[in-house]
Amino acid sequence: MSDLSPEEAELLHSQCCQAVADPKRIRIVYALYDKERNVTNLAEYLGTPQSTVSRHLKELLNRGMVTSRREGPAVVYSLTDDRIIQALDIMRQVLADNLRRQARLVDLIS
Amino acid sequence: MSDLSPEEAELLHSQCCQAVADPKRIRIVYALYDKERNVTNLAEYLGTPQSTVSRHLKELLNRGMVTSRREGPAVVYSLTDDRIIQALDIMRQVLADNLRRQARLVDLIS
DNA sequence: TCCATGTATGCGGCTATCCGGACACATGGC
DNA sequence: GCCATGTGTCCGGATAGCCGCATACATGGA
Repeated sequence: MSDLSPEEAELLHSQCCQAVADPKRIRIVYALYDKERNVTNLAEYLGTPQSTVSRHLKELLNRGMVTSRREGPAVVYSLTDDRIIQALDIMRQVLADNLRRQARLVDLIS
Repeated sequence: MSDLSPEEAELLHSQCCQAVADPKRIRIVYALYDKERNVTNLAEYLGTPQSTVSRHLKELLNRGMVTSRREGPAVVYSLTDDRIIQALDIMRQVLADNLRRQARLVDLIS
């Protein structure tokens, strides 16, 4: 893939990057990668109020990152596309290397 | 890679995801993947005021996503780790598929 | 030293985002 | 219809992020 037009950058940001631009949403995505879950389950798992979780799920749903399915009174959410985890894992590697690099610099000073 | 602790999610967000959580920063990253550039060059390339570009570069620098090097009066920036482009490209693919999926749903309705 | 070029920052303001609690809405069993 | 369970939304407020302009700061040449 090559260069980005302003429009595509805008779209990529608002529809995809923005989706994982919050620590709670990142944790939700990983939690759903583990297995599909309903709102209450997620709320307990994350130790976060139900209303907050519901709102984040709505964001992820609007962007097509998760899919919902009703099951009795509950609504079960699952990841639409596992590749979002691939992307996040790459970022975790980049982060880990950055931290190592910074730690090395600290060592050089002391 | 497996599950995420709240702390690691926080770190991943603030140090990595946040870095690409703005359309202009995304474009800067891609522009630097193309080749290293100084601030003025980037500002012209993106059609964005110099002060804005400088501030975004500072954010990226603080997170270790880019590296800077002085060259006379100018400061040249370059990408620290190309894998951030890998991650973004995956997100572009996910986005493209999501859009296709949504378009198909629209077709079903009409 | 003075100037031209290039970069970073202070400022003021605006907007977007996130939050938890309370409450309304949906669903299925009785 | 009534209730229990589970979900979504409204509210008010607090915070963080982005912006361009003007200006201060750094660098190297004359």
